[in-house]
Parts: sequence; C-alpha cells; structure tokens
Amino acid sequence: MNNKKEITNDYLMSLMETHSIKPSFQRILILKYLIEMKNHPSVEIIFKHLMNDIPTLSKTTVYNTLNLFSKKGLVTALTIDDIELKYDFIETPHAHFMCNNCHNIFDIDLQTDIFNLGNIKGHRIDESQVNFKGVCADCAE
Amino acid sequence: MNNKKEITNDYLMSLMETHSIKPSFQRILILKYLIEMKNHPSVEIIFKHLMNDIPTLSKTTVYNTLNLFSKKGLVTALTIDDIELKYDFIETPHAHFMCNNCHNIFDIDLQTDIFNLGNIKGHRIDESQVNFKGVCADCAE
DNA sequence: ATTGTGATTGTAATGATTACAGTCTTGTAA
DNA sequence: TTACAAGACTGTAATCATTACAATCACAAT
Repeated sequence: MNNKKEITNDYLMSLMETHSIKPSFQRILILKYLIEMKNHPSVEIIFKHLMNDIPTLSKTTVYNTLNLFSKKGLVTALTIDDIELKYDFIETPHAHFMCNNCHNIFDIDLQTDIFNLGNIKGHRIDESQVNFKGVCADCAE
Repeated sequence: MNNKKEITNDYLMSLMETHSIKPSFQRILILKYLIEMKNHPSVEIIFKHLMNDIPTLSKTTVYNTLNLFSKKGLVTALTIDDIELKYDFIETPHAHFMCNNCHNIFDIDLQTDIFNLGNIKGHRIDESQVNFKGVCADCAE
C-alpha cells in the first residue's frame, strides 16, 4: 500500500555528507519524512507530523533545517503556492501541478504527461509557469 | 530608448471588457503600468510608482485590482519569488529567471534561449521549476 | 572534565497579504 | 435633477508565514 522502502539512517547521513551537512537527530527525521512521504509538505505539515517523534521539536528548527537543506541543494523549495513554501526531495526531474482549490501538489512526469497538456491525469490546467533561479549577470560582477 | 508605444485608454478598456472587468481610473493606470514597464513589479513597486499619478491611492486598491486581474486571467501572478508576488502581463509565452541576490526577474524566450541552459544571457542558473495550476480531479467532483 | 562550535529552542519581531467597515463614484430610473 | 443601488476605493486592523535573536543544549576535541 505505502511505498516505503526502508530508508536507512546510513543512507540519510551519507546524503547529508555529500551535501556538506552535519547530521543531527532532527535533521535526519526531517529528511526522512521528505523522502518517504512525497506530498510536498509545508513546514507546518512537517512540524505537526514530527511532533509525534520529537515532542520537544521547535518549528524554528524545521525552518532552519529546510533552509539549510535548500541552500545546500539537498531539497527544493517549491514556490508554486503563494501561501507557503512547499518542500520536495527530487530524485528525477519532474514538474508540479497545484490545485488552486485544495492546494494539493501532484507530480507531473514531463516525459509521458507533457503530451496531453490542458488535461493531465484529469486535472484541469489553467496556468503554467517555467521558472529559473540563480545569479544574474550583474550580481556575478 | 524606452519602448513605450503609446498604450491608449481605449486599448486598456477593451482589454478589461474582454475579461469582464469594469474599468476605473485606478484599474486603467495599474494595467497601463504593467503593460508599459515589463519589470514584473510587486504590489509595493506599483503602489510607489502610481502614487505620483494618484496621490490618494490605497495599497489595498492595488492588491484588490491585481487579485481581480489575476482571477480574470488578465495578468499572471508570478510565484517565482518566495518573498512577494510579482505580476506580469503576458503577451507571448515565455519563462522567467530570477536572481537570488537582487531578486530581479528577467524574461527568458523559450524558443531561442532554451538551447543554452545553465548559462542564459550570462545568468548562472542553479535551479528550475515547471509549475502548472488549475483544478485537480478530486476538486472538480 | 573543560572548552568551543554549532544545533536547538522559544519568543519576539517582521512584513506581505487579507478582512473589514466606512466612504466615495458611477450608472440608472423616477 | 434627485434618489437610489451596486460596487469601487480607502484606511486601519488583523492574520499568518517567516525570520531575528538570545539563551540553552549537545557533542567533539583537547
């Protein structure tokens, strides 16, 4: 039913090492949650969920950790929602679809789904944005 | 020098009519600013600029107007920046590049620029997102 | 054991956006 | 012209995601 395939702590820690992130109990659980659940969670969702495992968890820690992960390129901060940031651990490139009503986010496989734009998986697409980020020519000196 | 090609009030009002928007003095100037300047402005930028023309302008009016325009499909609310929404009047489809340092937004022509990803117009691209929005299968009943 | 670096926590502050209520404009009908 | 209704505008207050900050805690190295 659920496609959890036993994400080991060693795997999580090696992921952090390759991204120059020092592991900690909180960081491991946050990253594990992001990889296991692929629901593009917000800080609020992650915080509420992990409160079960870490009763003393602070929401600031979740913010700090996700900012660190994002800065180090370990996860992606999705700006698709104008209310709150959503986070995604991306293994293979894909696009996202967000419902303007329920604000749920669905993965869109660009290889197979892209040929049927306007109606992907029964979703009605009203709008699309292609966004790049980095450092502009001026700011790079 | 500046590529203003004399945007008439008739043109602005016909644009609104075709989008079922009742024109007003404020709405006309806001739309005109969006079409003239192509700087993907924030509410703050639009508000400060139009204060010169409408000293009594309220920032709430700018918010209301842009929400209305966006809902009617006349302009697009760009979620590329996680700080504030930027707005764009889009005539031809294109992508956007935002500098993470100065937060300026540049247009990217998908036809010509897309073949040189990683370094478009001297900008260093670190991240890309493809986002779709609409109504999901569940919410459509 | 001690020290230092950095992670975590909790509270306070920030700032973009929205809610709301009152006022003003505009168009229409008498 | 006047009265009235719909809705556009304004200003302030509230909301809420995010960040700033300072204090505490955990852990590795000496």
